[in-house]
Amino acid sequence: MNVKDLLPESFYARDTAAVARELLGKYLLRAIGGDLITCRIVETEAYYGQNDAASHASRGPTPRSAIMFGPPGRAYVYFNYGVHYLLNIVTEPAGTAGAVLIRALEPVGGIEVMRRNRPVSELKKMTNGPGKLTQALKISLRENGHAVFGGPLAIQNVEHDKPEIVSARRVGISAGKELFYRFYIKDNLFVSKK
DNA sequence: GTACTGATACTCT
DNA sequence: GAGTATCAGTACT
Repeated sequence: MNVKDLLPESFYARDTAAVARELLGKYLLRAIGGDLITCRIVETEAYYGQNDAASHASRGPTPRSAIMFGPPGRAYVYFNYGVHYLLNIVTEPAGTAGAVLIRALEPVGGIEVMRRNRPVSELKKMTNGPGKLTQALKISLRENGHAVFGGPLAIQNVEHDKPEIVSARRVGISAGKELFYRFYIKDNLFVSKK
């Protein structure tokens, strides 16, 4: 992809919750064939390693979670509930586990392309959930391990966008519920859950 | 509008 | 063999 202002690898090599928070308002870019989809990131969750019971990395590296211990700025995609793919971005320096789950997006460009991938009655339902957005952006296991600073899946810096951020408990987990590791943009229509 | 349920296959124990 | 970082559909209020 030939786009300026992509966030560099060093952006992701930091504390996971800080990255999760700062990704809000940034643009997720997705190239499919000749088409480009642009979406604003409006909801994220932070997952750490050893001290985070809800994280796939909490019990050390496994074949699935090993990528969370690797270099930052990589996509970590996995299949969940036998039905959905979920998209994460690996954080922290190589050797330390961490990832940010992308939970919801606000469609900005390429909306007709998304409609082809995921026909919905209302635009609001297009990308307001982690399983929904991977369907709309055609993200699957093929994207697992891809860097997000120069491929067909990338994240663009947006300097002027400083949204008001709300933190909340994470969704859909059984352990680590007490931690406020979910972040979303206040009053945004596309956030999956208030 | 909210509440409940089934689908479905992969990962780790 | 159990559990799962979800969603869509149905049945209600």
